[in-house]
Amino acid sequence: MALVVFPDGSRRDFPDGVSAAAVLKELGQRLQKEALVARVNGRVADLATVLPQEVEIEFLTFADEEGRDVYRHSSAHILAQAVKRLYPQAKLAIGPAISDGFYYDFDVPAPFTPEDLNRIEAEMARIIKEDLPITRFELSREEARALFEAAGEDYKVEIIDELPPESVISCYRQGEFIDLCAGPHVPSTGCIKAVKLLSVAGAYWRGDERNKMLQRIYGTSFPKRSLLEEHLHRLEEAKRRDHRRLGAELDLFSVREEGPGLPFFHPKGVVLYNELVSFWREEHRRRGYQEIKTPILLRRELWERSGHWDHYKENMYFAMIDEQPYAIKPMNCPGCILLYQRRLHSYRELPIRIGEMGLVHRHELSGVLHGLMRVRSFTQDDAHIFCRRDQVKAEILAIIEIVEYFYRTVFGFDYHVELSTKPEEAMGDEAIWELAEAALREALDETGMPYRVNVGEGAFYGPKIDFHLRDCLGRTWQCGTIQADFVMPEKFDLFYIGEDGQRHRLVMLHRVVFGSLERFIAILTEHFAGAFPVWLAPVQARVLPITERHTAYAAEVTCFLEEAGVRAELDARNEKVSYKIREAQVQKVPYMLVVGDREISEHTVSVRHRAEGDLGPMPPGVIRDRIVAEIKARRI
RNA sequence: GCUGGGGUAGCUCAACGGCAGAGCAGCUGACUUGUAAUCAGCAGGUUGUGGGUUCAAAUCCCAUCCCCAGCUCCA
Repeated sequence: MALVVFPDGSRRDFPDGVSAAAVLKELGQRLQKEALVARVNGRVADLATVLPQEVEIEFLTFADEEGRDVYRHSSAHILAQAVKRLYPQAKLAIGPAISDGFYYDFDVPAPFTPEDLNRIEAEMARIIKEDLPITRFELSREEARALFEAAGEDYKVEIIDELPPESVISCYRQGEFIDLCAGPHVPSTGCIKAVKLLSVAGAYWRGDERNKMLQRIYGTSFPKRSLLEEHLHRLEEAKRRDHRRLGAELDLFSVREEGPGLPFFHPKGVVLYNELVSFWREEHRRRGYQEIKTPILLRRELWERSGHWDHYKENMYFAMIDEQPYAIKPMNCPGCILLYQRRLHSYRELPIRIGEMGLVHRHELSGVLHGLMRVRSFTQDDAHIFCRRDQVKAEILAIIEIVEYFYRTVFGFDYHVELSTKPEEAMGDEAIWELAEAALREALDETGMPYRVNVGEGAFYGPKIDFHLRDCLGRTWQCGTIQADFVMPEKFDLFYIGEDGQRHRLVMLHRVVFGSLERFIAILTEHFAGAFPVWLAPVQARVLPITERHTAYAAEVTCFLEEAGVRAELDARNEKVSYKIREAQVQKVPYMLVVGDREISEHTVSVRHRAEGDLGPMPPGVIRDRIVAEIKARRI
């Protein structure tokens, strides 16, 4: 007998050799219909899996993340099968589930066209209609090799050859199609209800640009047509939040052909920018930071000394001035270091925290430029902390606290953390890197926050903690970062005078909180869909006189607000109020103040909030106080 | 940088070898307006740029720039 334990703790006996599917038959109708795979003793497995003697089992549906991944993964197999039917010469690479769907990479002689996608989608529908059972079988490494070699599937053979010796090699079969795959999968192709192929793009084999470029087809699938429609609708909605679109609509910024990746900030965008900077200054002054400004252009020698010339040249811009080679700064650290070196520093001064709103220029590949998210000139809210070794951890913790305060408390963002370790091209010896990594890791562990390790993604001079935020489509962008640097202090011979009167090597921390003002503004715009919190809103209140005879009073109200520090505007155009309101709404102005005969005689304003609607009449002082309080509290 | 798609009025788009158009925005005038678009008129273009094919090119071909999606890379 097999003892089966369910998630609710209930237990039942089944005959030996019972499958998960057979157990499922004894359960509720709804679950039978929706179950895709089972979690068997913690491992996700096919429903056909034969259960061991004593087992904890849980059935997973599309509602579970793992169930969803399996569903999408099976969809990817159907995609591959369809492609093989239509293009037998196509070679299969990999086809995983991703957050909102799946993709499959193919090596084909000619790239797929959008019309090809339609044909493939139609073939997928046929495969789904055929309702082919999806079955697993295991085989030896030699058998697997022989199978895929005979089929001409070079990539699969490569994958097999690189599987660790102890691994079980499995394949999944559906009709005439067999794919090397660890699984699990849904029981049959008919389980997939609604599929849509979304796009084709080139993708390097194994993500390495030295390898062949394959054709990647992206798609998504859902158990119901309506869920797919909803998802596609959400994608459309997300596009309305796109900061590039809102940037133009709200007149915040633009990028022109005259300078790809070199953004122009418009007056309204600058208001936002300045608000962020003054908030940043306030918070950093409070936390013991000084602020400096260093040149954008410095002699090339400096960059040779810092290692940028050797490790970062490809990303830098250069200039000749009076026959001397110069470089435009891609980072602020060398400039800051020069200032640290201008005099001796006592151990009593440490840690020294020096901030800089530094405008840097980096030659990013043309294909990666993206609105304000990825540009070639941007302002980092940089700071460098010069400290003793025993101060490193406390300093890192203090920076993490600033990030948490900014991101979560002030802006209400959700974020995730990554630890990036030594890259291939790095300066400094192994021991120094281990020390630096340990410092970051210890601090992170102390906070208890979860983090992912990003192997080989660190800066060339040190490992880093990265803070990532999401855009409107769920893509993540690195914003904040903390880098522990034991290398630059060596390169530039940075020291302090200790209690003993001797020179001691110090440690340098590089850090940004916003990351870059540009990227942060982009994230901010998408997160709030352009309806910025009042303290950031370029226009905080717009006064709307009903007719010309109310303009004088409206101007008075506008002045009254401006005197209290509110960014108020008067809309004196000869238009109907409804027209002015619509415009103010479209511009996401938080407060609209309507004034007409009634307001003049009662000395009030009729207030409309962009989200709450008509708030009724109130004395100007009341709404002024409300707005001022909201600004002061930086309410979100 | 690579793969694919795309660039037509300030914006969104139509015309897809045969006279370059519409809506919104803009300007002018009328209307004096009460919580998401008043009406009428006017103006707006070397169809990204350069070359080619053709009697004729926005449309076909080549090159180039820029944009979009993805890959790679990064704040």
